Amino acid sequence: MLTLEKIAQLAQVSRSTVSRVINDDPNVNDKTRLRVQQVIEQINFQPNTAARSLAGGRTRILGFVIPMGVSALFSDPYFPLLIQGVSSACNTLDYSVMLWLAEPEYERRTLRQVLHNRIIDGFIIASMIMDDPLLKPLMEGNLPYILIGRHPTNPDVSYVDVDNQNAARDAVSYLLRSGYRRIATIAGPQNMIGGVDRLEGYRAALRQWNLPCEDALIVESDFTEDGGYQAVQKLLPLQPEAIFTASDSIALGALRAIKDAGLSVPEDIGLVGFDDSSFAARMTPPLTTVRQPITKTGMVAAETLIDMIEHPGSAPRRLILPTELVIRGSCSSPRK
Amino acid sequence: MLTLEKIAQLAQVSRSTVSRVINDDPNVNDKTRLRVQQVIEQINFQPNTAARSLAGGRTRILGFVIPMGVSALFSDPYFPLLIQGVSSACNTLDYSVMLWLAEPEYERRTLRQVLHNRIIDGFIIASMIMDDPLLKPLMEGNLPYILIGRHPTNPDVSYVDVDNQNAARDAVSYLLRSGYRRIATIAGPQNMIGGVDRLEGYRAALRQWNLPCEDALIVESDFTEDGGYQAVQKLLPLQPEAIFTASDSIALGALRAIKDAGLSVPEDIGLVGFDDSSFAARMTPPLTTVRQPITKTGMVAAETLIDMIEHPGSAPRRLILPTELVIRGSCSSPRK
DNA sequence: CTGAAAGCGCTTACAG
DNA sequence: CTGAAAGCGCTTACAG
Repeated sequence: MLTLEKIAQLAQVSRSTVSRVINDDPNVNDKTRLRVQQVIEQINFQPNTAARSLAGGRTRILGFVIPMGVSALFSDPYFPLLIQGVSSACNTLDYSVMLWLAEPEYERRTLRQVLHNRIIDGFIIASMIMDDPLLKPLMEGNLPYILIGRHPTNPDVSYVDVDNQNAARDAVSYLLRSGYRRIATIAGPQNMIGGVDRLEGYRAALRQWNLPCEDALIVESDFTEDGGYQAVQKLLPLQPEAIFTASDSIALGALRAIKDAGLSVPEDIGLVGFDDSSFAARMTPPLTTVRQPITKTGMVAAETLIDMIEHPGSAPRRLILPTELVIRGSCSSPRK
Repeated sequence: MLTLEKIAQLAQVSRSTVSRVINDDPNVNDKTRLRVQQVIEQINFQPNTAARSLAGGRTRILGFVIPMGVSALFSDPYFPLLIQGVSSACNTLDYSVMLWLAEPEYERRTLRQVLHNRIIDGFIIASMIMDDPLLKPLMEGNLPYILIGRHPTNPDVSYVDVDNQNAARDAVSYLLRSGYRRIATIAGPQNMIGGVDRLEGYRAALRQWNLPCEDALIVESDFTEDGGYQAVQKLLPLQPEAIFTASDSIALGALRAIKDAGLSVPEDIGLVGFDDSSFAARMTPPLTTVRQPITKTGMVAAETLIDMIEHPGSAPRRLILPTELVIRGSCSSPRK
């Protein structure tokens, strides 16, 4: 087993100096630094994480917490992409990722692992249910953290998000400009901020056009295909001209339900999704949808958290990544 | 910060005794044990992982390594389910999960983190590319590990797998019994053992029926929908009566391609998948497919690895989980 | 069955 | 700029 001591010996310096070199302490003579670095490189030395953690309190490990109260968690391509982004940023910055799929029945265990084991330097919370019982204690710990998706009320909480509200408003506005009037929405879960914001965007668009907002035309669903399918059953009797859905998975189920009812898209009903998942362009017809940069969101969350860890006491970070409306064949084009 | 010392003080024993209680050492008087446990419970004490690791060499953390040479990694529902299984077992057994999506360009970094940082007690390797450069050094380290998917040559390597070969053979046999003769296959990647085994199963079925095995009817593809779509382009000119695909994602793409060519399933071409993914039953027509227990595979891998960690030197584990052919509408029924 | 003590491999004031 | 030394919070022979 290689240790600092060994390197020190080979480089003819003390353990302290080797440690300084490893931790980029400026107080090292350039020649000395070079010599030590060469030895380290040569025998491919890696300092022991546990020891560093014990002595210095840092581990270069990030926690990634996914509350599993959400059902659709892994049927949707969202989370895999998010994880990929987090992992990729960590690779670049030489951090590692600890993953907690936090099942409600293991809440205490998760809390103690995340907060009290001193094994991570900070954590990312993904897709938080707004009233998730895990949230409060996690936020009250004294570890740096960042949310994926803004916090509904507390402005001191750092987050990365997209502008769900405006993105949804623009998508619905596009439907309105295309001539659709009786527009329904299959909203996402209203205990998730993304779901709330997208619904609010839908409402904003109708307001902007001075159109009434019928409650019956709003159906809540989880982010799944089945949810979309069932929601359409409720909407069809109301004869909507178009449907804005809160995710592509929902849109997929909606499309199937519409077809099963003998109707077609976009001739009978216009359809718009959210995400621009890989399958959106391959649907028949291809889905008009809001593209959001999911992998990028994960990367930015990790990068920002690491920056927060390395600059303690800095102001809360609030980052909004851009979205883009991708026009495809699932709704007709704007008319004059 | 709570420490052993604090507990010792409150329970009127030494640090050593508290440590023994925590680690289930039998050499503790029952009354003493109870007293210590009560104190621990009462103030919700959690031992410091880094310190335990340093002193004792154990962390109760498992590594989960996913080599990212595979393209389709996260478009397929396979991995999310696998992760869920691993995570769930770890929750139950009070372990944590460290995740490495091992990008090839960070191979050295991954190796040193997994093998040399002493941060994990063992690791699971998922979906290994058979000649992945990561594999050899990982296996040569001295940490316990287990593969998801058997090792093609080394019988000393522990693994969890399904019997891909027999499952595929049974699926193709079902097509044969249904009257199909000219059967093609869209095989998975031939640098992954699962892809190889499923193709071998296809061949075995044809042999069993004394049918020739035409190379042209075998098209290799990655486990993606697009791969399936493209593979069908090559197969259609050869007019196969049925296609056995190595995954449901492939089957999804194949179905789309068949429909785009103006043909229908099962009337013109029979189709069988592999996985029984959540979408298989919802396809039009519903997909006949081999169901494999993906989440269970992850759970068993984690449980087995933990058992290996806790019983060093035990014999290699080779676990085969059962599959099941799920008959749906994508191929016609057996004829007399 | 229990405790005193050494030691795991680092980091970091402290002194020079 | 550098080194000697204390200390991070545990585990585990060792002695009794």
